[in-house]
Amino acid sequence: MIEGLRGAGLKLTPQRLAIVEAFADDPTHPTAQEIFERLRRRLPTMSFATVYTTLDTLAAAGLCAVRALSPGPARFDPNVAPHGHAVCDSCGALIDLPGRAARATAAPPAGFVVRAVETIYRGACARCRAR
Amino acid sequence: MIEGLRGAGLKLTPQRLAIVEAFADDPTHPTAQEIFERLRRRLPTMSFATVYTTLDTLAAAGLCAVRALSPGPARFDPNVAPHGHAVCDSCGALIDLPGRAARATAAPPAGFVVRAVETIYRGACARCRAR
DNA sequence: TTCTCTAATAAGAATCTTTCCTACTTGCAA
DNA sequence: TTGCAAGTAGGAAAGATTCTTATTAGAGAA
Repeated sequence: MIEGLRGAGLKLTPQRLAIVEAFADDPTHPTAQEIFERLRRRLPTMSFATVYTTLDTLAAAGLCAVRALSPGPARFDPNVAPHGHAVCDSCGALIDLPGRAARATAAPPAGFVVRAVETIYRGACARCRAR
Repeated sequence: MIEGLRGAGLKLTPQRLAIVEAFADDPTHPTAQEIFERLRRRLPTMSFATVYTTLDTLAAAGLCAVRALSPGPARFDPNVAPHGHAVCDSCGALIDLPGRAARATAAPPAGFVVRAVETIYRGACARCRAR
């Protein structure tokens, strides 16, 4: 993702490097709040707005994806390859589905140009079922 | 949906009837704000909070669905049958896909109990492409 | 029909999420 | 090293949703 920043003509700042490092290998799809809290220890002057703008910048450069699949805060996904998600109805957890999770069988609405097809499984995650 | 209210043991109030009437046959998936504005004319004393609580009540009773598939306000769907959606990247518009839009081909994550499978087409709606 | 109980509503405050604004700072090309 | 455009901090603002509390009113009981 760091090479991606450079390739997109974006400056490598300590804040950006820290944010990238904080979630580039994280499969849990953290929220901006969660990322911010991870960073406070190392960069106590970091502003919450910087987390948002940086994540938006990464998303605009195609280096991460914003996932808004359930009510509540958006979640950020370092995996920009097309893939589906399982979404927990009660806690909102987002879990990756491997590969192409479904084969589309319906025609899109008239005039709609499809950029990507996603599959979502809705239900209860293991942790919520345990309670 | 009105019979559904009665069947769920919920009181039939003018506010609830108006809200149901305002979007029961609406395929455009309005936001709470949009529903509120439609109702202001007829019920000028209606509170915005009432729109939210009523829609939540309907959703809890299984009489409508809350769709949060893109950033921005949640959209409300009178169609609770399983179906997919086309989501416009630029305006957030939600368009129903007919029938079962896809066949799931991936196993869910370990411990995850699937309640429903949804397909989402992401792209550009006709109106946004025209501009 | 009237009464009564309980659920529902209005109105605004509070909370949460996200974006905006502005002055200050800094990465990096020259 | 310097200069400037891009980036950041911090707080304010905007937008979305939920909560609080006093009041109102549906609907079953009498």
